[in-house]
Amino acid sequence: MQMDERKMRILRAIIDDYILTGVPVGSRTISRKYETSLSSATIRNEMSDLEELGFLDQPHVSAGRIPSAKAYRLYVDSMLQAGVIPNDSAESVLSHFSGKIHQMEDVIDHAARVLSSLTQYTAVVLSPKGTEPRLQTIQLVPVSAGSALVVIVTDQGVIRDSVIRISPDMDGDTLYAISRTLTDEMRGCTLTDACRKMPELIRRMEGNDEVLRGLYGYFSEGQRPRSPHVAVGGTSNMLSYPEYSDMDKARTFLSLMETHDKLADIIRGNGELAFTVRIGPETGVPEMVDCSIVTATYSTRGGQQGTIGVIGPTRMRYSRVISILNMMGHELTDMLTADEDGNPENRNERR
Amino acid sequence: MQMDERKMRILRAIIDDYILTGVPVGSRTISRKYETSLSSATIRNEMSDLEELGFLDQPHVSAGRIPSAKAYRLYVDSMLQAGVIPNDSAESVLSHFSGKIHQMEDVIDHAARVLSSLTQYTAVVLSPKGTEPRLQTIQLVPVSAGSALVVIVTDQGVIRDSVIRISPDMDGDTLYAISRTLTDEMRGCTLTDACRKMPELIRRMEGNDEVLRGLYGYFSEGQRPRSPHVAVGGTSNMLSYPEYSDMDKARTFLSLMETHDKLADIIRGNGELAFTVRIGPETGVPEMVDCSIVTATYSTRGGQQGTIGVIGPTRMRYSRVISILNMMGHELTDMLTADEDGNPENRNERR
DNA sequence: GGTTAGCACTCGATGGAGTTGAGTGCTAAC
DNA sequence: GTTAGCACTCAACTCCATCGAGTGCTAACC
Repeated sequence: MQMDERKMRILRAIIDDYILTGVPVGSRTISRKYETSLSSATIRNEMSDLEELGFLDQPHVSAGRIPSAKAYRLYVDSMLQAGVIPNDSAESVLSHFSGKIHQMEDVIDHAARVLSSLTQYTAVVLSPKGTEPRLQTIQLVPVSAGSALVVIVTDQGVIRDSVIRISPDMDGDTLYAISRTLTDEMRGCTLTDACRKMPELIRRMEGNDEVLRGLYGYFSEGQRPRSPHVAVGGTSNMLSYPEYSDMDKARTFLSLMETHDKLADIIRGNGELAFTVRIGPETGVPEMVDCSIVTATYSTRGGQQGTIGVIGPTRMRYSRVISILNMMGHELTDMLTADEDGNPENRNERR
Repeated sequence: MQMDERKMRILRAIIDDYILTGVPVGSRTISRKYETSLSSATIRNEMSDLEELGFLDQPHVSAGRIPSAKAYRLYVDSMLQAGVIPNDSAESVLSHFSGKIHQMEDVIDHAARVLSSLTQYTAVVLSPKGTEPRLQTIQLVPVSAGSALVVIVTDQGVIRDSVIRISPDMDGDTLYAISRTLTDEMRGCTLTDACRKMPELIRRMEGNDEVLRGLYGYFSEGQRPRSPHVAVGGTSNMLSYPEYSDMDKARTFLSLMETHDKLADIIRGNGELAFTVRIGPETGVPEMVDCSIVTATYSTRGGQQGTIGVIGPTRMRYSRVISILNMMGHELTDMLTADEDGNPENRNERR
């Protein structure tokens, strides 16, 4: 048996209807609402074929059919191929980002909130994670007698700051002098390099042992990868869908959304593809067999890639979600690669 | 009719049992499990009295009784008065904070997670919000040609950082010179003062207009109060309790937990009392009539007050929650008032 | 050969009747 | 004041009949 054009049309109608209603769809529904030229009996025969081909499942013998993961896969693939990415809510995305926000974490949190409210699903936004940054400037700023703030600027603009202990009789000028020497020595190094160079520097700059040792500890601590910032929005949206009317499922889902580390791994998924749609079992997470995950990436000035994703039931409104994610990704990229006046450096053409 | 000692004992038994089981308790249960010397009939009479006094409610005539908000109030008050704050999980609280964490936001997120996992309820932690900070050091750190990072140290140790635009031909030394002058001029000012002083400074330090104007905008932006950081943990815990088996209620609750601004207001509540227990209607939030909120405060080195809170069903295990919050508050205070080596400046005596 | 009408059949959902059992209130006796 | 006993209430549960959406199959139709 083969997939023909009519089967395809009927399958698409079934998926559309199921996405809309969430109820198993019967042959009569299709015959009335979609393929008015065919009778329910014909549709029934076709549906029976589609079931045999593995595109439809039947919860019970006397219920309608529901699309299988394989059907969604086909649906999404053909949709992507055709490039039918509607742009209905473009202004909406833009308008949500009108206020200027600058801090990275704020941007991420905000994005998650906007994304969830636009899609009505759960949104996850991951902060960028790139190659190991290289030091550009190191500066010590006096905080109080006996402590100083370490400010490290890297080529990726990522700034780590932490307070270290110093001798109480060091003044701002001394700290600045040390900062200059450090910057000259370390510019272009990665944190790993910096750690390696440190012992020698400590020998050379004797008298400032305390500060340098503090920095040393700081560098080595900074080496191990920091878990990226994860923002989740609209977890409660998920409860609106009947597939989560089961309390146990809902609880499992919610607690997964709370363990950010695991969630980050799931969303990041396999590699850093610009665009992925994972349907049901494809997510690889047992708890999410009846969820789909759509992700896109955005990038920052330093070329690091961040991820934005939407988690919804497998009967997700894929086209809408993909379109919104697409725009959102562009919007974030624009915002984060823009210079400080807000002029984008290389604005992506949109649509 | 009066409240006597026996009525009190029975009421306490009812509350204890209801907190444990969540099922309306009947006279026989009390007679068997708690007041073995009295028959169920006697208990029945007493319960009838307690209902008349407003301490008990009856869902239907043929069901057991459940404690009213008034009963919980009495229960909590008498418990607090007696000072019965068990210390059962002290080590547990401590052990969760063994790893050193320094960044304020990390501490807060971590605290929310620990608090929720210890109590099995939903935990909310608010970052401190204090008096207007006073400037201590202002320093400009070169980031790239044309931009610099502003680092501002205040007496509260709160460090705001943001990137401003500068003339591309300014080098590190020039920036340092400007930083010194600024620090000398501004030390001790609030942000409001700083804004006021700015125009005059711009006149005096001509040639550096661009930098100063950037700073000006930055100061005035920083003036308006930033919404405090809110960390929520264990929202899914709430779904384990039968009072939230109703999906609609659950959804309302969850979406409230997601709107951090509103949540912060609720948790912060009325004033900055060291300790509050709000039961059901006392929360003042219609959505939370069958929740209770217990909050405590912690403080940072700058004397600012942050809030930690636990939200649970009205039949919350108050004594346990109060004890955990108490310890947690102390622990946070210790950690945040400690100097950089981890030695507390003025360690609170514990228990 | 594809399409359609018709019909028997399946099975979850809905709703009413009956039963159970936990719990109460009341009364009379201790 | 306490208790035993009893009638009464009412949510929860089970059982059962009914309903209806939907299927599969067959025979007729174009």
